[in-house]
Formats: sequence, structure tokens, C-alpha cells
Amino acid sequence: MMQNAPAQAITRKSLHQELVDRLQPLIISGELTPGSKVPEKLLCTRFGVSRTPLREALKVLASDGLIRLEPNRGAWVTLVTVGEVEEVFPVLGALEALSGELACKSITTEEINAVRRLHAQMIESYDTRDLDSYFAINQKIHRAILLAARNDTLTTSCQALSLRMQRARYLANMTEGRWYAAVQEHENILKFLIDKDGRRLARTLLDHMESKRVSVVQWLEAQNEPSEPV
Amino acid sequence: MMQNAPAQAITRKSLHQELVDRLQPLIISGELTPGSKVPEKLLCTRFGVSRTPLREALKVLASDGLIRLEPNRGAWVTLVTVGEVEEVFPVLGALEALSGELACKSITTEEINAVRRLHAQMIESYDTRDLDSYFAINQKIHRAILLAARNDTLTTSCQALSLRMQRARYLANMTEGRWYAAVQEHENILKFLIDKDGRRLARTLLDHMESKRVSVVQWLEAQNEPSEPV
DNA sequence: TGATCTAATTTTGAATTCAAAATTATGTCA
DNA sequence: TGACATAATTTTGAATTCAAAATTAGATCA
Repeated sequence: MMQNAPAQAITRKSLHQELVDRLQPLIISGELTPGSKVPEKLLCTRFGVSRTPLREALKVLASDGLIRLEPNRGAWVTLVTVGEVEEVFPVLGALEALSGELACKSITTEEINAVRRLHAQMIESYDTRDLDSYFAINQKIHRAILLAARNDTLTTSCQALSLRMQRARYLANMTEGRWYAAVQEHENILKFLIDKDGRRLARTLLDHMESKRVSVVQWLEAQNEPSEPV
Repeated sequence: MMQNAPAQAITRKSLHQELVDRLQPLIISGELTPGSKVPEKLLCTRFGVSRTPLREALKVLASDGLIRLEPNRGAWVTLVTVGEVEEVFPVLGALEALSGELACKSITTEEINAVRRLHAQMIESYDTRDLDSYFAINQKIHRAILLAARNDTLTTSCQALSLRMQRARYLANMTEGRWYAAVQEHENILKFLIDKDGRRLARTLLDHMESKRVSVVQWLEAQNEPSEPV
């Protein structure tokens, strides 16, 4: 996507695209309650648009799996299920592994330094147990590696799946033990990136994703003990 | 997507979804000329629908990268560029490799036999040099492995990227030598699938995709010699 | 009371309408 | 003629409208 656009095109975004960009955070943050109906009318009022562009945006979000369209019954915010997590994480793992491998081939010294700085900040957030900040910086590191891979298709694919999983992120469970382990994994990620050891970086990113998967599933299963999600 | 839908839900498809499904083949087959403008009015007449659902469908196709929306200037059929091919094939390779690995874990004897039969058919098509048939069966084999991986997310992701590359498929270049090599690769794919050797199957699928990439790029570059694509 | 049917209301899907932007056609002048 | 400006036309984007479907509210009767 965007593949052929000139670097600095003056792209007044279309209304529907703007809406997609605005709705995504609402879904990820949980402001639109998972499992609930998308309040079409309300959103139209809120954004001051008519139903046409909003509904166009909903179609796109549905194709990304963030909402589900039920014919004649409206749009529903999807919720993260164990099944979905078990599916998405392995795919995301494969893609991140690839991103690591490619990044090692093309990353610049300056970009590595940027990751280094982000890593240091993340450690700080870990030390002060600032989970929100930790997550935000964590995201940035993964994104920096992704961008260094110089593959827009890969970026887009990863981003889309990542978004779906981020709905589960605010389910910030993270036991003390898991958190410590995650930080260790990130130490290795940084190391292998500096060494430009694509093979090992890929392997580490894959394992990292697998650990995340286990951790998220555990949390979800604890949650869903009482009632099954729809 | 569709993750939570009951197995046999009565899903009258929505109009826009129907249109997405109908437009995809038009784009892949090249009936809608790559690089040309999407004839909105004409398509409305052809399918007997108003602009609203058609435009909804275009938004979805754009997010899949099959068309490009230029604000206030309409929708354009994207064309396969060398850059895009260089991007998509590695991603597709990683995903197919994963599908091979997962398939080896869950594939049934019956499914393996189905692939065996498809393989035999494909060899037949190769022997008679029936390229169309060869491609069709080839697709089916890859799809069978994908389905055996039991991961809808993976299937959807692969499918989407595959579609984009299929636009290049009718560029059926395939030199005699490349074709022979491809068949050999498929012999190995079948062998490792029967052996349920996930590691080697993954590796082979990855290499297979890399060979395809090289072959498609070669062809594209030969084509684009005279003028650059927009 | 509460189960079931019917009528009123709301919501959804899609066609139509309308204003703004882009494109094409026409006219002017060097 | 041909470069430029202006007007007419077409196309696009988005609001509005309207019919069909679903939901809710109300009425009836066991």
C-alpha cells in the first residue's frame, strides 16, 4: 500500500481514512467496549460526519478483524479470544522474525543508536514499574526494527495483526517473573541487532513472541473462567 | 475474521462483500486493466447496484492493495511493480514456511492423499505443458497445505498477499528450465509433507517462493525495459 | 403473571441527491 | 497556430432519503 506515492505527496486524507485512523485507537483502548455494538449514530455525531463515510470505515475495520459486521444487525466490536491469540501470535512471530533478519541487513548505525536509546528508556520504565510507559516504548522498539527491514508490505501486515493483539495489551497482566524474562529477552534482541546477527535475532524475536503468547493466553483463560466470550 | 461465526450460519452476504468477491477476479485476471482507472459508473451498471455499496467495496480492495484511491481523482487498478514483488515474496515465503510447519503437525492421512492426487494431476499438466491447468492445481496444493495448518489468520494473510501476486501470474513466463526446477521443488514439498518433516518442508517452501520471486522479477524487468510503470 | 402475537419505532442497507473538485471543452489573444 | 484563461461538463465525496429488516413496546388471553 502507498507503494507508489511520491515521498511527500500532499495527501489530504479522505474522510473514511481519517475515520479508520480515529476508530482504531477507540477499539484498541477499549473505549469501544469489546463485544458490544458499534454505536453508529453516536459516532456520527461525535465526529460530525454522516453515515456514509463512517460505514465505509467500518467495512475496512471489519476486513482488519477489529469489528465484525452482522448483516442487518450492525457492527460489533470483536473481542480477543484464546483461539484468536493462538492463531495470531505464531503468524506475528514469523513476521517479526523476518523483520529481524531483514533489519540486520539494512539498519544504519544511527537507527541502531535510536533503538539503543529506546532500550535504555524501556529499562527505566521497567525499574520504576511504569507499565504504560514500558508498553509504549516496547512498541516503539519493535516498530523501529520493522522499519529498518525496509519492507512496507511486512510493516503493514505486522501492524495489522499487532493492532488486533493490542486490544489485549491493556489486559496488562505481566507477572513480575514474566516481566523480568521479557526484559532479558529484549537485552538479547538489542545485542543481536548491534551484532547484526540476523539468524539469532530472528530466533529471539520468535521466542519472545511465543512467550508473549503464553502470557496473554494465561491471562485470558483466567479471565474467561466464569463465562465464555461470544 | 469470521472467527466466531457458527459453522453453518446462514450468511446472506452483504452487497459490498459480494462486490469485493466479484471485483477481485476482475482485477486478478487483468480484465480491469492494471494501471487504469476503475470505471465506477460502468461497474455500477454491470452489477446493477448504486455507487454506495460499490464504493464501500473499493475501500476494502484498497486496503488489500489491489487498487489505489486517489482523493478526488478516483480509484486506480494497481500494477505489479518489481519493488512490490521484492517486498511481498519474502513475506509470503515466511508465511508459507510457517504453514508447512504447522501443517505437518495437524494434517490428516486423507488430506495428505488429497495433496498426493493434486500433485499427480499437476505433473500431468506439466507433461502436457498445460500452463493454465498447472497454475490452477499448483494453487490448490498450496492452499491445501495452508488449510491443513488450521490457522484462519494465516490463511487470510497468505491469501491476501497471494492475490496481489496473482495479478502477476498471468504473466506466465516460466522458462522451460524454471518450470522443471519448480516441479522438482514440488516433489520435495510432497515428500516432506508425507514424512511430516516440518522443518524441511518449511525450508523447501521458503526456497520455492524465493525461486518464484526471482523468476517473476526477471520477467517484469524484461517487460519494463522500455518504460517505467507509474 | 407471563407467554405470544401484533403494531409502533428504530436501525440498517442501499439508492438518490447535492455540493465541491477535477476534467474537458470553448473562446480569446499574442 | 498555440498558450492561456474561462466556462460547461463530468466525476467525486458525502449528506440525505427511503424501503426493508430488526427491535422494542404494547395488547391480548390463558
